[in-house]
Amino acid sequence: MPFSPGSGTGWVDAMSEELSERSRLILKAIIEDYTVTGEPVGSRTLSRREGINLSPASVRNVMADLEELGYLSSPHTSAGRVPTEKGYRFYVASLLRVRQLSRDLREYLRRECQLRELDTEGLLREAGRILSATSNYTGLVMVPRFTTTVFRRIEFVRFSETRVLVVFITQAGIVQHKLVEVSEPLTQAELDEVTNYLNQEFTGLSVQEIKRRVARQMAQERAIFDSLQRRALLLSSSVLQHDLDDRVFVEGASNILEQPEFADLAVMKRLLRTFDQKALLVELLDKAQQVEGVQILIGSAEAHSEIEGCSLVTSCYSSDRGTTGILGVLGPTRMPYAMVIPLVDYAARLVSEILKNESDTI
Amino acid sequence: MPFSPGSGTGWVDAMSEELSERSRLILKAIIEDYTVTGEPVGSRTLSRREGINLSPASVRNVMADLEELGYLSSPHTSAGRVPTEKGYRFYVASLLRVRQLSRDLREYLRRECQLRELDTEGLLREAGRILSATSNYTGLVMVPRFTTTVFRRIEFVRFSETRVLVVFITQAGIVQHKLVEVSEPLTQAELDEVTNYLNQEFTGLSVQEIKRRVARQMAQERAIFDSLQRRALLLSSSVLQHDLDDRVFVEGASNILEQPEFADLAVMKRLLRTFDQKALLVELLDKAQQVEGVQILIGSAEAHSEIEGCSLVTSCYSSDRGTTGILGVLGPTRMPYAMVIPLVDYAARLVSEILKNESDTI
DNA sequence: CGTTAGCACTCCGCGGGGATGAGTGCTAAC
DNA sequence: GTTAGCACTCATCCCCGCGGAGTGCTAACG
Repeated sequence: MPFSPGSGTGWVDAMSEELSERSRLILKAIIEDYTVTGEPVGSRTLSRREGINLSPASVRNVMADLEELGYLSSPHTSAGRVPTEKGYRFYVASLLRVRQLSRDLREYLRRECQLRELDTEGLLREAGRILSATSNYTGLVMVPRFTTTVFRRIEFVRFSETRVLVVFITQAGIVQHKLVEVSEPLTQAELDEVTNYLNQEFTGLSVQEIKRRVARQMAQERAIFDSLQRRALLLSSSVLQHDLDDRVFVEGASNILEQPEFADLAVMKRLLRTFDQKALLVELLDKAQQVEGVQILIGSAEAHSEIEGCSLVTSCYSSDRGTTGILGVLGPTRMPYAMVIPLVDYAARLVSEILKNESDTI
Repeated sequence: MPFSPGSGTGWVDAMSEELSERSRLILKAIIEDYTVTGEPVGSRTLSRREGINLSPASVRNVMADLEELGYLSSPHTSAGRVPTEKGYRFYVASLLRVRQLSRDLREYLRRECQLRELDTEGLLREAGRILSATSNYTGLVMVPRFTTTVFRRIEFVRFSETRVLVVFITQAGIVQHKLVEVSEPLTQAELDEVTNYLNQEFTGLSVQEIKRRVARQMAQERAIFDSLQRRALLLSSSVLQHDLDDRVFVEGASNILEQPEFADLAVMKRLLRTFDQKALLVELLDKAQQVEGVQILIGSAEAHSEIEGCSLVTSCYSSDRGTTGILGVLGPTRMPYAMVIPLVDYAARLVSEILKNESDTI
């Protein structure tokens, strides 16, 4: 379960700064306490804690140092300390030890995913739901990018004079569809021929490869009067022209409202608006998708004010060569990473495994 | 734009009780004032209002009567009056005069819907988004019930040894898909044969009709050894067995948070949880779907506590014989019905029209 | 008899002013 | 280096008193 160093603001990255053993201990304790209570942590509380044999005053000294270094902050003079984002990043990168998911939970997840007969889209949605229910935060799942998917089958259905419904099925079993306008009328019989031709020609190729091939053939055989082939090429190029939308499933949006840090109305609205629009989610997930393994984004106010106070834990899943999507959990930065990280990790592995198993290559 | 009398608690229904002209005037004024301000309305405010030439004291007398009858209530002794649900129902059933939608808005909606090349699902989603954006509340769209839809085309794609991906396209252009388990392995070639057979056999029938036919044939021809036909029947019956899920699009869930009446955290959570789960939405929409025309449900605490304080304005759309879905707006009971009702009405007509136009029968 | 002015009453919301208590930083002693 | 002690700072809570909006009632008016 490697944490890859991310790039850009907010992503957890290796830290150069070194802290003394004692400072690390105290920072860890503060974060773990704060994770549970959500309240600023005071020196008394800490000094009473198992494993810390220091008086409140000594603890205060350390805390003052940590605050100076930017790992902690205090909401006001007479409150305890709260971890900063920097503190969290350090914690996740250097202090956190994640355990494996309990056997029970692993088996539970596996059963949930396999229980129902689900097509791929159903499986992905279900994965999101499970992530959400298990973590009590919001589950996010992005279906694989269209261009990286491997083509399995295409179908054309005549819809009206000039409109054709294109159904595109990827190797992983994701069904996407789209209505395209055609310049010259086509009968269903002609469409069927086109369908056969394209299915023979392109099965097993990635969308990218198909695009290249279509372009090449169209250039090459401009003079060809085999109308079937010409039409097929025209149609498929107009299908591939615009990518089909990237799709994100957001499950359990209301879960996040339970978090006391989002009790503020304005914050809550901003968050839900983000869920509604999805554009930012796609952007974030996309960025995380470029890296393997579990990725952790700890909300940074500068970069993405919409999800201030939030963290995003993600991992990629894949079905076959090149085709990867991403799934994860969005919750408050004050999140039990030791639980969420292995959860997301396992979910991604599970989805990958199921996708690979259930679709043999044709 | 007829308002059909609904059945069951909460649905707007014809009212037997009669009110004096003056009472009606005052009730109307109170509701319209409250719709704008969201604050309890006092007698002074009303008496100063255009069209009411009564002193505050007289107004108070009428208000006391209306309160006695259950059309109004006062949050506490020294606040003004607020309409009750009963008050709203009476208002919608008897006092409200809806104007037509402005030409500008009509044209705007039409343009928005036709602007992009959208397949049916895209159109329905877009309709939801537009309803939400125009009303500033939450847009709901339910795709037509599976059993009432008319079959256009089916495709089978071999997915693994024992799994077949079924893609089902309705006359209206809605694509649904599903993975089914088969007992005996099938090659893609066999599946193609089955596909052809079924498409020839069933195009243009409703799912219900197909179900009946399949059942009849299976009973009749038990002894038939034409394996193609047998397999085709087996497959299609296992597809039709479980209805595909009813699907609801919820657009602009965050809009509803802007409403001051939902500023309360608990209320808000309950509402969003309802959006997440969708089951209740399906139930409500389903009930409204049984009636033609614009339907108005004014939130009733007894029947559906989850949407207490909310109203639902819906109307059915249809593409072809029998196939109807429903769309609408969910907002606070304090809602400008005079605007929302024609909006929903027009949206439903628009969607119906576009669906009918763009798909000729094959 | 309906309408209206006047008046006492009620109750919400707001702002001020302790009291409380948690937590800190500093200093000095161990 | 660690710790006890102490003064200090704020947020929170609660209480109180006030102003204002709005009511219901009563009595006077046309």
